[in-house]
Amino acid sequence: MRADARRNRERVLKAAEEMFAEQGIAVPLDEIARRAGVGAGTVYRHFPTKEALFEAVIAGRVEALLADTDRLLADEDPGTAFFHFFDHKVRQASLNKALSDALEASRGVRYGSPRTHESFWRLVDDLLAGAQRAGAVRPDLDRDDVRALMVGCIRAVDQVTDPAKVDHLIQVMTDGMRVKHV
Amino acid sequence: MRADARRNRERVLKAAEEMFAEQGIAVPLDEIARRAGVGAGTVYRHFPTKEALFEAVIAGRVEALLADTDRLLADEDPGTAFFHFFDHKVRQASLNKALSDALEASRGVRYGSPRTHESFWRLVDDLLAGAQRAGAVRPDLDRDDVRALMVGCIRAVDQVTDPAKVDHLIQVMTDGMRVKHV
DNA sequence: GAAGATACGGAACGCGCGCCCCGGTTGTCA
DNA sequence: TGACAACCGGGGCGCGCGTTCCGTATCTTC
Repeated sequence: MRADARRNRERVLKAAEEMFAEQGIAVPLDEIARRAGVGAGTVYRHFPTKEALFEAVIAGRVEALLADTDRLLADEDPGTAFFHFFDHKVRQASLNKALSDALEASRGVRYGSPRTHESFWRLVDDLLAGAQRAGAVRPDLDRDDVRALMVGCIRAVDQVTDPAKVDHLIQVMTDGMRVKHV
Repeated sequence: MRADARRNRERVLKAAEEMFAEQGIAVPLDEIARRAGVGAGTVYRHFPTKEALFEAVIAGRVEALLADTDRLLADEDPGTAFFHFFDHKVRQASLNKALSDALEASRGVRYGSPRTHESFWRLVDDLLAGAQRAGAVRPDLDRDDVRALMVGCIRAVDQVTDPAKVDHLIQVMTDGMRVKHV
């Protein structure tokens, strides 16, 4: 692979990451190319289709989340770990339209690359099971419920701008997932 | 107004209601025209723009909801009334992509016609205030929070198909809005 | 430093959709 | 029933965007 080709590939990925984050998958490919300082043709030489580029970006972001999370979870009890993860994911997605678009579309389709998809959902399963065993999360929730609630929470948070409101909404939504001590 | 013009106007509205419900605002206008059995020009003679047609449809649906709700609320305590309304609205919107699109976009813009917009949000205010006075809904929620949570709940419900799951998700989300008796 | 392979840019194409226009048709009223 | 106004259909325009193509520039290798 020629040196300039590799350099351009990097530039395209970086520009795509930024623009997808700001505007979601709806951003025109020409703008990504322009931001990267290359022509549209160059983008297509490195990624066969716009969706492939999007998927590559998502895979990178999910890997970053997984790395963060591993670090985050070492020393927390299962309940806190689960809710930290949920909170973290919602905030990440609300700052990054690419991630919310991808998660919303992820019913039935891959979330990033096959590897990140697998890792991500296994992590959700593990966190959920732990939190449920610890009595922190209601036992009648499964992975799909958590996915749906994540999407819902992200979309709710999208509706407000005030950071205090964001905290508040996440609080309300996660409260519904806790077991009730009446 | 000529008789055939009025008839066509009705047909267009009916077709638009059906197609917007099924596919949201994204449905091409030509398809609405085809379903109505008229040409695209005819649609534009009755509604100056696609958005105006959409708004007219939404206004109709919101009026229907308001009528339903008035009947529903006469004999219920304020807490039940609020949660019935929330549940009803979420289910209505999840069956009708037009309504969820409109509600999601309603931050800062009209929800249907000026009149339905006003009536709808006044109803939300009244129900919310009543339920909070009765101690059924946490006092730190306002109209905007409720709007955001409605949108979130609708999007969460969109993610599943099983009706039992739908009930379950609405349950979880509304639980978070109740006051906690610990 | 020349030749060949590789990569580049951006013009061009196809497509879908909102919206406009005009030749023909249909309803209305005397 | 005739004449005029109102209305109709659908072809066409403009635009945005994903994708492709090809003449040109750049890198690599000997």
